[in-house]
Amino acid sequence: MSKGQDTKAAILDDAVGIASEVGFTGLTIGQLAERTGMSKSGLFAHFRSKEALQLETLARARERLTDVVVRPTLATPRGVKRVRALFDLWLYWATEVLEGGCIFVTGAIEYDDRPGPVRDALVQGERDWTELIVTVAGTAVSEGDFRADLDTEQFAFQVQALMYGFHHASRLMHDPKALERTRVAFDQLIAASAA
Amino acid sequence: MSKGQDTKAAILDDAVGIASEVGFTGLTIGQLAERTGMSKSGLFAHFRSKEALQLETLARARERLTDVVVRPTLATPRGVKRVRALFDLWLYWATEVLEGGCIFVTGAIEYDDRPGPVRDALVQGERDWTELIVTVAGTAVSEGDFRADLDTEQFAFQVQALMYGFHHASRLMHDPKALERTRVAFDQLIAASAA
DNA sequence: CCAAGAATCGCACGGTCGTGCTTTTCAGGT
DNA sequence: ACCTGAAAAGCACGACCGTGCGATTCTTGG
Repeated sequence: MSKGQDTKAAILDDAVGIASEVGFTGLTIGQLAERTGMSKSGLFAHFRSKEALQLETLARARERLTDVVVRPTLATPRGVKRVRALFDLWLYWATEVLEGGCIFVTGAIEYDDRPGPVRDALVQGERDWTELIVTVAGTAVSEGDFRADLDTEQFAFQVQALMYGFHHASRLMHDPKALERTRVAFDQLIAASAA
Repeated sequence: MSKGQDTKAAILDDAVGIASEVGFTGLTIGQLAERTGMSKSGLFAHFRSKEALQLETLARARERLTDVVVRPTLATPRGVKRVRALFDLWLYWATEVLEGGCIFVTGAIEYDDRPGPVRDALVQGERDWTELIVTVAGTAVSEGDFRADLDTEQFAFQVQALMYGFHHASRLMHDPKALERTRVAFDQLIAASAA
């Protein structure tokens, strides 16, 4: 990897961290430059606009999610085990990986009323994410762990709701019971879906 | 009401609308002045700082929530009916009242990593909100609609998760099934809590 | 080791931000 | 109808924003 691509990658890693805390709008070029120890213009030259920076930051975050959550999930045995793995790995991702919690939760709220390419990318990413949950739940159906007539999309919706609920209880409220409550609700959902 | 308090109230109503769309940070004095047809300095004189504006906007939003959701809820008969009323009224609040959806969802995410008075106020408001759900669920217990051993705080947690899930599916994803999915999950939660 | 090109910096721009100060306009009581 | 105090506007400030450009410093292939 050339020097340029190297520093660009480092910049993006920092950008993901910042954006998870203050959002993609709050991610400012000046602050990012300060954090990486570069000049504003030197940094800016890597991206041709702020929007491009936001888009690339988003893409980098997706890569990280894939590494930390998606691939490990798909390496577990099909069925309810994989469903649990997905959930547990996401909880790990949302608490331990980034300084500001799940960056997609932040981004989703930030851009729900702001049309444009960043929003579009966010939506596409969320679509993929939902699809992953649906697919993984599908393996639990076909393995006989879940009811054959389970509405996997409804299941995915409820799992996502729990993710948001956890983010809220843990990040804003600092509720020490957030994790426990989330797990109880998740187990209840699993039980209600079981064959 | 004097002229000053009158226009201040009007400003705050506009501010609540803007903040629900772009957040409390995105709520800028210049844009707010333009929207209300005032000069920046004329508007600013009503608040002595941006933070005060944010705080008062938050308080105004709470008042609106009380008018639209809390009071009507408490006017319904105790029990599961009231639980359903609370949920339905919130759905109405989150879809029909403000241009940008529930302002507290936006604010909660925005300030989960930003310490300060605004965050503190947000947290206090959310505490009250959770307590309301717990209390209302308590009436369903004491009326015999819900199991006597129901963990009402767990119930409240799951209801809030659904609210966040709905906000996400409806606002960002524009999922036409968002409402239906939310209702299905809510009914399931009610059923699991029934006596 | 040197030249070519990539990477980075210094500096400046127009714009908007939050915030003050001074002045002008307006509303309400007498 | 006037006086007074409140309300709003005008204007300016320093800071930071995203963005360009020209100069400088590094990396790297030959």
